[in-house]
Amino acid sequence: MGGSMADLIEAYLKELLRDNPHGIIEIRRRELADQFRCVPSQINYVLETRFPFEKGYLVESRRGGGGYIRIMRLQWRTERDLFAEIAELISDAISAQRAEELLIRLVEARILEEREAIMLRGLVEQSITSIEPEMQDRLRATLLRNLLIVTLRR
Amino acid sequence: MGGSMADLIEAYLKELLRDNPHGIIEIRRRELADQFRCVPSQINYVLETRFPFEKGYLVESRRGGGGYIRIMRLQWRTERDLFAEIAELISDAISAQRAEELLIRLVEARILEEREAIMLRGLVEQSITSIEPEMQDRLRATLLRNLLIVTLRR
DNA sequence: CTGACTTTGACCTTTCCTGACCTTAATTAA
DNA sequence: TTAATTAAGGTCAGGAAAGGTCAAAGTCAG
Repeated sequence: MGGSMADLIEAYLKELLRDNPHGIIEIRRRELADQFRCVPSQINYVLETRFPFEKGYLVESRRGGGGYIRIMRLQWRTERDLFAEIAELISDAISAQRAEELLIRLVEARILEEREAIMLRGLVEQSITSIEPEMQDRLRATLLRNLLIVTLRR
Repeated sequence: MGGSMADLIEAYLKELLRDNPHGIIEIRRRELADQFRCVPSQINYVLETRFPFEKGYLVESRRGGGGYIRIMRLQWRTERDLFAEIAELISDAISAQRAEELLIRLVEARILEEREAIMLRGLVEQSITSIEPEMQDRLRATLLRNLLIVTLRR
């Protein structure tokens, strides 16, 4: 928490996020960079290091004229490090059994509805059946992670 | 929505389409261009990027005096049409963009719920990114097909 | 001094906007 | 009835306007 440029930009963006009732903001990379007198790629650095999924944020963007960067704060943070924990549990591969356990936990924690969990399980297992077995755990992890990202968003 | 001119024109046309019970509208290119203070070819750009067949639109036009541009939103008439077209659109490989377009279309056609679409969209947009690039389009096709089968069977 | 974090800049990709030039259809003049 | 004119819309390439990536250089606590 020094006075580094990255810290300043981070603080500024988080203030904007707090001020926005939906926890969603849109910025122009170039503008923000000018505002802080830094190079545009510095903004990317801040986004990567301060607003990653594990910390409860989603970032999407569009290039070209009228481009933008949209930062969303994920809600449902009943547990402070919920997202970090999910990310850690899933990592880059996860067995069917561990995935099942995770889903049960999420339901018990009332983070997922029962039928949402059922749907997620069905989607994931169905999707990976035709994939080579060696790939399945990795694909399951990717699928589950992304499903959870989008499900827990907003 | 960046508020680029293309976005504005797109929104305007889609509103017209929604207001029209048959999902068919006719415009004058020159007129529309004047209305938005842009060059006429900008209209073509919007039509190509926002209303292509893959996204469920048909555009036809006529030159010369009394010329026009007609935009139609396509609808699936039967379930058979739906699955046939899904199968065709997906085939054994599908790009991220095509997949996204298909999902948007399914939502617009009210075949998928918004919540379901969000979940599936998360998959097709992001899940594949950690897989080797050469495999992505094929894997995406497999995934999407299975996901849709599971989801649409209810 | 070293390793982690930060900052910068060169180069890349995507998306958008414009203008010059082309094609087609309807209308009018000969 | 033709031929010329006028009134549409179509194409394409180039430039501009974003944002993305990556690696090298800088900084700083320990």
